[in-house]
Amino acid sequence: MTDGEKPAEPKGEKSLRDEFVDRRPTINDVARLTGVSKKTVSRVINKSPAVKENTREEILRVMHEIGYAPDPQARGLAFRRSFLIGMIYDNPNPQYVVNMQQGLLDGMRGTGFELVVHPCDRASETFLVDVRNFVERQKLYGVILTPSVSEDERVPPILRQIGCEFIRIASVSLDEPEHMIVSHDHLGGAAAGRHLAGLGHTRIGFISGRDSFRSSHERRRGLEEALVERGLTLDEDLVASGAYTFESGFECALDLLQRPKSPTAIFAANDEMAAGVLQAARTLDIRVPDALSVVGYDNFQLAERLWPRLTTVHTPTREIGRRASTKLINPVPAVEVEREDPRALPSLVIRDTTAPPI
Amino acid sequence: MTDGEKPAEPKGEKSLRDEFVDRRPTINDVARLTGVSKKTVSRVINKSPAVKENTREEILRVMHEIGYAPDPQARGLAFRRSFLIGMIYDNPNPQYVVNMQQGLLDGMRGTGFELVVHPCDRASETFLVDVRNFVERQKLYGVILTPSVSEDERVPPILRQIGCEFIRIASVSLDEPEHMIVSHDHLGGAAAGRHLAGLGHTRIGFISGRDSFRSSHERRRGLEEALVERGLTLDEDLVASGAYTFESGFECALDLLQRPKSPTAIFAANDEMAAGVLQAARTLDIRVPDALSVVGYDNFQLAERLWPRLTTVHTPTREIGRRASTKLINPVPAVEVEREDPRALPSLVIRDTTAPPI
DNA sequence: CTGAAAGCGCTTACAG
DNA sequence: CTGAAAGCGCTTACAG
Repeated sequence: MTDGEKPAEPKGEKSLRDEFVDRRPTINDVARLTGVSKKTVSRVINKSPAVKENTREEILRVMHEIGYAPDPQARGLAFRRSFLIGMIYDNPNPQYVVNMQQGLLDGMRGTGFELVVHPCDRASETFLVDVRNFVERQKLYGVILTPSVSEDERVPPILRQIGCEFIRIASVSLDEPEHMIVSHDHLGGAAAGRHLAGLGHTRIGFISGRDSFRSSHERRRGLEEALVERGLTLDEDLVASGAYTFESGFECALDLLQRPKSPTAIFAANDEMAAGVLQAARTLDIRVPDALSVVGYDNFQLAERLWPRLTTVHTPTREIGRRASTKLINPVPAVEVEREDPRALPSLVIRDTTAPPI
Repeated sequence: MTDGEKPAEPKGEKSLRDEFVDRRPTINDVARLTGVSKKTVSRVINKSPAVKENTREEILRVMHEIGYAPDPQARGLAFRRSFLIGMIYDNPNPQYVVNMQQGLLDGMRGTGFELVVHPCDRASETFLVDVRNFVERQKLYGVILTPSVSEDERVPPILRQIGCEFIRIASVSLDEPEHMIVSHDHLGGAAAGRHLAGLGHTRIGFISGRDSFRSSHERRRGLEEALVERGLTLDEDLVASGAYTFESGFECALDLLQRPKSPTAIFAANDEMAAGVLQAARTLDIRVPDALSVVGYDNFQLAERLWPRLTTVHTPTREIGRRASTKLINPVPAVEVEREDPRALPSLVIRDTTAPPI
């Protein structure tokens, strides 16, 4: 079982691979072929330092040669924990979901973990039972929660009780840092506000998302901060309650634009609603951006498909996802302070729906 | 262990549940509490008919009472096959991906299977190895392939060799019926063609998707069939090669609309490209639908957000997904002929981008 | 119709 | 630094 064997028994190596054409090699095969116990092979798999360097190398060589990969199912059974990561979500926007999935997968690539998707409905009576069953039955290694389920305070206690790792993605911190990835939406709201105020707008309208969504509050908070910087305040008469949908954006804009003192600019709390604002403006024959400036939030593909192309706030959803799964798999020691990387922060993208007021 | 026990030992039942607060019940618990061997419990789990009705009922009662659910991991290890279904895809459209996932999950609800998502890149050198490793390592129960990976003839032989079930979703049949869900895109293309020809258009342009996508060919084929019905033919001078992207739709339309004999209507092979056509028309100051009719394909949300709202062909992606996972889990006996349900067929949705030619 | 034994491919104490 | 035994929670032959 030394290096000398390679040139000595070329035929032996051939048949070695042949043995595994219709059967995958197991830990026992590796142990047998390398002359150690399976426990030692297990140590190598689990990167235990308590293995002599020579032995480890030889074992790795054999593993590579016969194309061995440990069976996640068997490992999971013994570990009492699978190598599956669940994404639990209720965000209805397809672009958000897909970007987030891609990001989570980015952070999981090469780790041996797989992503199991699990949409849910917070309003359902069986919601909590469903989540619990999902996590418990699959013995999930961990779970990623995205807005707005991530904001539901009933879920974390259950996960803690079951002993399931979790990361909550939200616009603002809601939990201990080791359980959070924060998107800082108020910064995006402030960027939108500064842009509009900077163009000279003073009557700036706001269309919110549903009240139960933290992101909507954060985006509004940012807007208000920016206005205050300019000595302005958000006029309650220029605020409308939307629901993050295209239709609600349309209705709210129709409403706002027909009020006695209508806004010269509207900040819609997401792109879907901003698209509705554009439709409403057309319906009322109000030209954008000449007579009305519009800013959205998300910077999904839709923003570039609209006409005029939408000025909006970019959220690095995929990057946030990547961080979330990375953090779930490799918990950051509490000592290490996470620095805010600008790549994970929202940023304004100026296109064609904003201009100075007439 | 009869019905009499319930009122007789309420305390016994209480402590029974208490036993499983920090530990999930296993097959052994069910066997012990019900006084049979675990093999018999296993028979009930696997719906074997060889269990006396009384015994089965009693076992089911106990299972329900203590909240027993078999461990998919342990079951998978013994079965040499997991309860995971993989979705392998490379369609870049988020809406398609999400709708398909929802459909697949619809068909899996209540079955105990979970969905593992696996985007891929057919152009990658390691593509086939990646797919094989994914399926083999996770011992996937089965795999769903969506366009355009579903059209790759290198994949099915690998899956067959590994012994992994699979369903290919495509616009046209490419395999034995038990492995296919067909979306019949030529029917959608024909509907688009009939609509435009019916409005009186004779110079109808077509923007294709990438040549390697079957759906683009099928949609074109349908268009041509419809034109022939009206005694028309598709003029090669009015055809442009797109790539299913917004940008390619824009470029192709710019090209087509500036040719000497430009079309009065354009059928773009998907909504993304149709959105590009609308932008191009605006750029050239061509009014839609007055001077140019436009039809897309997909009926994704985008179609309603555009202005004018896009006439397009609806594809029941979610329904197709539901059928695919249902078929994967419950293979249809070869004898049963599948009838084409209209709910799974494409259908025209007329909105505001089509009108008679001037 | 039912069960005792062995096994799926790993890991966890426990030794040495 | 290394290993023999027992176990994770199920199922598959094989009996009866």
